[in-house]
Amino acid sequence: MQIIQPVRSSQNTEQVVARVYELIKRADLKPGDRLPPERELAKQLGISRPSLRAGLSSLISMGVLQSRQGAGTFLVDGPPALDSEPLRLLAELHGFSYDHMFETRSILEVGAAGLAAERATGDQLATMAEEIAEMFAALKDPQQFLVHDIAFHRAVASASGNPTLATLVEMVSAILYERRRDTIERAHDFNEALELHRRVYRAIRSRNAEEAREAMREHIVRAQRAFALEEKQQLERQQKD
Amino acid sequence: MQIIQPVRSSQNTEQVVARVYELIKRADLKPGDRLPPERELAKQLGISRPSLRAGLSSLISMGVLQSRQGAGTFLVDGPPALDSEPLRLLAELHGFSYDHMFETRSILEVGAAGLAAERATGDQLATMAEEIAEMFAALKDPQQFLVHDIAFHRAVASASGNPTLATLVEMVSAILYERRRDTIERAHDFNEALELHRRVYRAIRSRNAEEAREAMREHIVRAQRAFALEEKQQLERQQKD
DNA sequence: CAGCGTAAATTGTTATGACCAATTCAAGGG
DNA sequence: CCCTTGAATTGGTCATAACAATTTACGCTG
Repeated sequence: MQIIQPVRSSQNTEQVVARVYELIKRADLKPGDRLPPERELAKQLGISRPSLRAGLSSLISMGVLQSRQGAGTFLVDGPPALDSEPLRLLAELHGFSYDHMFETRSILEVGAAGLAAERATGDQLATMAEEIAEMFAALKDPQQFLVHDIAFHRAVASASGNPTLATLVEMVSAILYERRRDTIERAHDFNEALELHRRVYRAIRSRNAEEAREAMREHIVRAQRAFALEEKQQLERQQKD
Repeated sequence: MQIIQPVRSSQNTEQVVARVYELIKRADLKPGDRLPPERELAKQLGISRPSLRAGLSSLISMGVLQSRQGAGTFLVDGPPALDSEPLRLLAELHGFSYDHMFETRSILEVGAAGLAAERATGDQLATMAEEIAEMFAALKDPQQFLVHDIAFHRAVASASGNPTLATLVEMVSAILYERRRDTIERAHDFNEALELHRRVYRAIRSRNAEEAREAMREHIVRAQRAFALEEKQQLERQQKD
């Protein structure tokens, strides 16, 4: 018969999420602040501790809360960020390709670069320049180079002045970086990548949005090729074993 | 003293997520399939039911699983989608503005429109055309118009051929649409919005990527203005009460 | 034999209570 | 004054039970 699915899975958990969030707003808790202990919170909301924990667990996996045993449960501090895990799982389950993810990353970061050219502050420009300098210093150390590569792109996203956009950039890029950290081993032509980073920076520095977009687009296309090459090499290496 | 935070919150839950995911892959479960019952699964993984449930709860809140009391726990079927709730909470906690969200939506959808112009299939073009026809039919019914507005944009995102991108578009747009559903009440100049939709469609239909991007950009700028106007009217209405 | 309703089995949901492990903090000793 | 040590606090895990919704199977009725 297969009637339509009710889909009302665990009203309680959702309710807890909503009520805890209400509490956060009402008590005016800021990132980094501590929530009341679980036992007390459960009593306040009139539910059992396991039920409360289900809700908190949900908020933790959404990246809103973070808990440390013995210390308490806290609102996450630091820059706003979404966990990449959901996107990664979704991608694997449905077989999204890395090419699609690079394409998405390109759209996001090209947009971010354009906005950064219009809005970047002096501090943000300085951060970008510093990361480029660090990349120069790490030309012989792939892992270290990658770290500053990430930091540079994060700085550009931040300089877009749009936290929503920066959050999405971070979410998508994290998946690609994590994958790349395992395959980068051998050093390629980092000089080319570095030169493209500098081109992006110069365009942002000179407030040339169109050039910044074009430079970022070019850079990510090259990065995608390098990534594909590394994947291929890794595959061949595994087959040899 | 404030040593660095270990941040190792609940290794068990994360481990459960990983192991359940492994199981999904190993058993080759497809979207819509059912997982083993909790009692059995807990025994398989050698953990207690509450611990297992914490992990499942996490996967549910990530949108990977879905459970129905008495029936079982299933892999979600339907098109891949990320829950908008995490982004919404993050936005509220950090005070992201709607302008930023529109800007992000513009970047995503402009990119999607460009790709759709290059890749849309006949079926996808037909879906877009149908939704435009439905908008014509719903010119006097704001809520209904909005439904087909959403469907049109979803069709464009889908026609981009990039499921990652489509997923992000959906996630961001859902927040804006949900907000708008509450403020749209009075009908404005839907003719203008409809005309812009048609312009987007014609550009995609004729495989003109640049024009499709420009049309989508223009459309979303106007939508943003309409949104801001509705928000303002709603604010004034509330003050009057 | 076919159709249908009811009861039993299955399965997720919530609750209670207890104990463990990590952290925090204050009292006491050097 | 600083360090150590212990108790109190707090999150993490577990075992068990009762509950609710759905599914399945059996038996009754026509």
